Amino acid sequence: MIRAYAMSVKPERGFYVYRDMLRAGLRPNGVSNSFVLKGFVKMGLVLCGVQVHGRVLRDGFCGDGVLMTGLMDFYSGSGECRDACKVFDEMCVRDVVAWNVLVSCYVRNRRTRDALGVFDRMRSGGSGCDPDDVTCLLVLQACAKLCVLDLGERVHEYIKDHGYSHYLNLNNTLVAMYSKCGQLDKAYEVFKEIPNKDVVSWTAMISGFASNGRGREAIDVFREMQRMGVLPDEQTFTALLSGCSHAGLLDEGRLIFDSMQKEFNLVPNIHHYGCVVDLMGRVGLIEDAYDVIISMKCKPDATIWRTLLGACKVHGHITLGERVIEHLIELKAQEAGDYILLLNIYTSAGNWEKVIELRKIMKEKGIHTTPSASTIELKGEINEFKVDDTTHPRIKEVYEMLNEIENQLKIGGYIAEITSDRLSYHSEKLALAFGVLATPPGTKLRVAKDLRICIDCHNFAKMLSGVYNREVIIRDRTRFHHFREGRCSCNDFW
DNA sequence: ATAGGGTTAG
Repeated sequence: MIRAYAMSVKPERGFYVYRDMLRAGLRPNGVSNSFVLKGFVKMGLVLCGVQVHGRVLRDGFCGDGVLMTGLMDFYSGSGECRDACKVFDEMCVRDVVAWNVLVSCYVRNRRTRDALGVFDRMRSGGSGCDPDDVTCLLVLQACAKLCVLDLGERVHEYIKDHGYSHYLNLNNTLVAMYSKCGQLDKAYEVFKEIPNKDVVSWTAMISGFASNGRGREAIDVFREMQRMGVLPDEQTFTALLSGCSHAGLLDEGRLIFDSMQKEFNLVPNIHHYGCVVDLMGRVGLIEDAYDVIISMKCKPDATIWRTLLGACKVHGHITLGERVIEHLIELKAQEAGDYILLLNIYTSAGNWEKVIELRKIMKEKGIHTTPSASTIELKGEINEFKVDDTTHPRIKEVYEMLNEIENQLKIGGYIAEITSDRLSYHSEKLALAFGVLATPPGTKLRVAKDLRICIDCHNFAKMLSGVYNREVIIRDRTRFHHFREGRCSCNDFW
């Protein structure tokens, strides 16, 4: 009964049955506890889960590994990472599933860096079990998120050595991992060898090309997919449309958006619309993009307005920018970055009165910018830098190197552009300076950043790639930038 | 009875 409710749309009823069971003097066993927990996660009933935890301990089920693992997953799904870890630590016997739930917990709860370590912890013995296919899959997701190619490659080797090579879900994840680490060739190599590619495989590859700015190839893969008779789904179109927008393929994007509705009978969701708005905004069809948002059947969210605001910035469209801010305020979703963007629109238009007025408003509202962070991986070590970082152990050398690089770049014609209301050292500049400092000349630099790269840092990286003859790959929040010989593969800034 | 594939505009 509890099981039936847990799987249904009314999992809380499972709790009532569970409660009645207790009142009737029956002791729930591990199985009923597991099911009732699953229902709580779905409902977000954290306190109910905690009550079950208490009962589990009282009834002496703490030696039940399956139940404790279920409890871990319950805490993990409720966002209580620390409690999940506590249960894990208190377990006397941990099987591979318990370890996997731990990794899954880290990945789901933004502790991706902790997830990376688990693979080696399991392998170094003492854990009592070896990573299995699920461990590999989860760790690969973590590698993809953090752009840690080194470990991703080791997991790939492990997969080959342990006879998992034919697992479709692992291959699909490998394609995504290599794509997200900027290794498109490797991704394609894996993709090519998959015997029975399904919609997920194709979507992973399309997305790989898309996020690396190779929209045409993304479309080619999509055509090939259709020739092979695999039906695309909503996610395929999200990937495809984002590819069109990153590559500025307006006509292609429009055709695809049309065909997904007419040919494939799919209803566009907010992501699809978002890509179309981005695409139109990028090529300067700002008013059209606005009309798209207004005509949407679903309610516009803050992100889609922000996409349009970004386009207003690029094309210096003041009046529409102000209108967009109004929409964001109406949604009570305006953030520091939005005001900065509007500020930049005023600044580049030379509208100083508005600049002063907006600065005043921002001060009154107590708006601060949130610092972002960049990471660079060297020999398996992950080095993290924040804006104006002071915490990295080699920070003094980094600033010295950064100064030297800036002097070198100035000779080459680099002019620092002020993009926010104060001049600061963005985290990606620090990460790049550290990379130049800590690696031999000519080594490729791979940086991951949590926000979007600004035009100044973009210019900086572009120049650096030429002057220092270094290939630079920066993965920002939305896409990849491959810098080589003073150029970038993207057309975000022009 | 417990873990697990691709996507998500700025």
